[in-house]
Amino acid sequence: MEGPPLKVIAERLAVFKGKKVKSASGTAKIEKEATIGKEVEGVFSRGKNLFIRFADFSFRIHFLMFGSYRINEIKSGAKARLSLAFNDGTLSFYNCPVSILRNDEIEKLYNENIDITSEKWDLEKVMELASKMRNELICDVLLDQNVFAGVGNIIKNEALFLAKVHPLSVVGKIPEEKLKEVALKAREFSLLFYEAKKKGESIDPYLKTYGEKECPACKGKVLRKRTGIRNRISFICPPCQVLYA
DNA sequence: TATAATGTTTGAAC
DNA sequence: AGTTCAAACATTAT
Repeated sequence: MEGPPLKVIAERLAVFKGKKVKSASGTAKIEKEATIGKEVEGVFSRGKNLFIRFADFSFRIHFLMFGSYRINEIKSGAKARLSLAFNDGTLSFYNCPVSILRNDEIEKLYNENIDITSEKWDLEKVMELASKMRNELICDVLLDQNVFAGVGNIIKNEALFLAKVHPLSVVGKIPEEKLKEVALKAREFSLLFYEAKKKGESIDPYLKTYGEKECPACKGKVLRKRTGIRNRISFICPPCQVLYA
């Protein structure tokens, strides 16, 4: 799950703020019991991570590809990784790694300035980090959670298409202004993604290249190819996307 | 029925 | 000893 839809989930789960944990269960091998009797002080996302914050530590939950949650409901045929019971409801998470982190560690590890969904997202900071990765491919840097936190394969592909940059471009060969445009398009599409999900809409109608066979600009055939160190699918329109190599 | 896909972490192998 | 890479995890649509 990419950052924007996760942020929408975090905002929905904020209804649990102020509630005290009555009991905690689940298959995650962590000290769940430490939260019993404690009050949820906040629910928020940073990149692709979801946090349920207590006074001095938080649950960190990552949905990966297939994570899900339920409120006041049990998902049939699945054991919850983490289930929190409150006086007036329950919250359960499935198919997701859950860990516990001290709150000061979270601030150290997950900087809001690079979170593509954050109000505090900072283009200058992102450019500084991205520019350092001169020898890497742009398709890899966009998926690097320490540079573009919350960007996943959908946002990666859409940003590159919107900026007209080929995914196999080498970062150091991309003109600075162009690199900035890639970052800004990733940001722009992420906000669109967020707004769509917030309204309960699918992102599909907004996709220009992800999953498409035909380029909406030149009507040419979109190439589908695994790229980069993570070997993720890239959708490429060679005539429209410039290869800086 | 097999495959692929909105991913990350871990630990074996080199 | 540092780096690389496959495995593990697990759901659902096609």
